[in-house]
Amino acid sequence: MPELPEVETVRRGLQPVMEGFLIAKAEARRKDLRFPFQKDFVARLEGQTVTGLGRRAKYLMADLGSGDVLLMHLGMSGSFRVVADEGTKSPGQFHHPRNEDRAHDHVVFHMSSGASVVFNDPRRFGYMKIIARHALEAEPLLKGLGPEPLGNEFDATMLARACADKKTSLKAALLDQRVVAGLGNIYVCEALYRSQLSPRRSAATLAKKNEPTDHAKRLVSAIHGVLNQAIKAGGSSLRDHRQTSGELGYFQHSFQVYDREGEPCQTAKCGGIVKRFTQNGRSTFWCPKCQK
DNA sequence: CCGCGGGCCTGAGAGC
DNA sequence: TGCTCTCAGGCCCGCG
Repeated sequence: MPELPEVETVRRGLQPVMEGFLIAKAEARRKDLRFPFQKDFVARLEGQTVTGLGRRAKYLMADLGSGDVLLMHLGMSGSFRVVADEGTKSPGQFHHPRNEDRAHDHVVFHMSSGASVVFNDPRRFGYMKIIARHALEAEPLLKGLGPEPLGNEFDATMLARACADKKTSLKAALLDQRVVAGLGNIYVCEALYRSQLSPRRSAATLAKKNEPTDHAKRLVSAIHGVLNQAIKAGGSSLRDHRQTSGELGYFQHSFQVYDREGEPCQTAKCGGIVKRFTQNGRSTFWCPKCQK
């Protein structure tokens, strides 16, 4: 589920109840999520102050007073919710049927702020791992990640360079977290549509004689635009994503191609129809008439 | 090294 | 109603 805008929305929701507070008690209610929890997982959290809550690509990273960092990934169906006190319903939970299914509440952080932070993940593709801060650079989960799409180093020159030697489609290149880190299926489809580039186009066509093409520049601004708008909207809620308050994100109403197979293309005078096909095992939505 | 397809899980929705 | 099948915001792994 969660791509960069959803993870960033979650980060902003958790920050006020976690940052500067102590994890009074932590619960891991099963032995594993996607991977087994580390044996000392709970012990390394309890009693620690969360000194900062950051994000890298689709990972949340909680800095702890001990010098450890708690790395959290939401997988496909993970969500966090903040409750005033575990067991007490907070406003917003009532219209959150998926999260009322407590069977999938796998991790709970009871904060000294009085809030509890509950991680729910039906499919259990999510995971958490504690790493010493000095070992972050060597951490395999983070090691190959490309630049942040909203960071300073991500621009047309960098993107074109990263794609220049690729043998794959532009769609696949943008989903490759080594090229740029944080995009997923929705925002790649939307950014390609907005830049009028075909998902089938060879990734290498973003560079010409080692220089970024106009296509690359258009694509970078489309990526910036769609991510910023989606963050403003609290992300996209299709099935699982919720803001930590339980409220829905609403960027799904602004999708122009994703999940809109058969609908008319929204580009003025295009007259095309949104199509869908499978690329590398994932659905691609696009307008064949205006994306070239 | 790279790119691709399979697999990991549960649940929703469609079709019969 | 209930079964079976497909599909889903991701990513690791093994294969060629």
